[in-house]
Amino acid sequence: MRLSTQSRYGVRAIFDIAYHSGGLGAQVKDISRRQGISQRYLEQIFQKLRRAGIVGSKRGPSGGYFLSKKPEQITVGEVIRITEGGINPVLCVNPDDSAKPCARSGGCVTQIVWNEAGKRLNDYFDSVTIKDLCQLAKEMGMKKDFDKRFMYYI
Amino acid sequence: MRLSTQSRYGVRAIFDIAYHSGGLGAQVKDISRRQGISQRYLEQIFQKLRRAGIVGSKRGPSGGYFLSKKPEQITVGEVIRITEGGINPVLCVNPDDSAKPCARSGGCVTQIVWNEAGKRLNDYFDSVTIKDLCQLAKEMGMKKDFDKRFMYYI
DNA sequence: CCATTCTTTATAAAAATTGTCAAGATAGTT
DNA sequence: AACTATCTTGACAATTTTTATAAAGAATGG
Repeated sequence: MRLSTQSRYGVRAIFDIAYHSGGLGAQVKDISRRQGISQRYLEQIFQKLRRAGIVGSKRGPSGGYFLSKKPEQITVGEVIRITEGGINPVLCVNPDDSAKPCARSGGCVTQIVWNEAGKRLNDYFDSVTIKDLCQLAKEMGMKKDFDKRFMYYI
Repeated sequence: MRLSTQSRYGVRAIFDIAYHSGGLGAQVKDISRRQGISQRYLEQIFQKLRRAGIVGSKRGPSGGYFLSKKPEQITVGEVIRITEGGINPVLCVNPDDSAKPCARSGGCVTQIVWNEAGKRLNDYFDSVTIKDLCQLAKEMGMKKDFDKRFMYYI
């Protein structure tokens, strides 16, 4: 039972924007540096997030990605579903994926268990918002690393 | 977030013995046929289950695998942990796996979320026993397919 | 016009999963 | 003792998924 790297990175990226840039937007370059994630790989993940409408983007100098909703309106579950394509523990319980219907559907007791597990997982992930993560980070004393664009050099 | 095939097959195999053979033991050949799982692959999974002590084995004609505990004493969580090697959603929260320590451990807010999710999943899987599955199967009207060894040919 | 940044698509490397093969050990049967 | 059915073990191969990397393109701001 494992969460994909894209999901973990996706949640961290969204959190990073919310925490370090205060919703103003951040560049892939900086997020990459702060989170230690390959820039190219991060770009792929952001495309998914952008198409899903969870972030917006702006090209050119001083461009970047920004949250299109407030941190308290974005849940961890939402980000995971976008980057991972569902939180179901097994494919046969995913109603969307009719391409691979389980042969023993209807006579499969374990399916009921996987289904319930997926439901519980979804419920939990949906109960955690990005704002919650920011609050946690603050309590842990994580330093905010504001973007250099907002700094004045004396 | 997906459960590995070995875990799913493992749970189904244990359930199969409990349901169809009533704890008397069953052969890989029959379990393979009933569950539609490759015989060779199933053998691999049974080795894990045997080493973990959840099933016993007997070689030779009329040999096979049998549960070494009662169905109500075996939980789905137990089987999954054996076949999957832990239910933690991400590696960095697994205390055993110190080989890949997360660089930002201690300063990682998402880790807290993954940890809690894993805990909840474990709790749920531990709350479901093999006997529960058998009861479910009975309620669903699943036919029992007793081993031919116990049949009389007239 | 130019540098910077996102966009898109293709592709490659790595890892994990899934499955197969084959030789051997053990137990029961004849 | 010979024979057969079954588990045992380790090696290995195929497939899929994950995790990236590369490169050409488009938009933006200065």
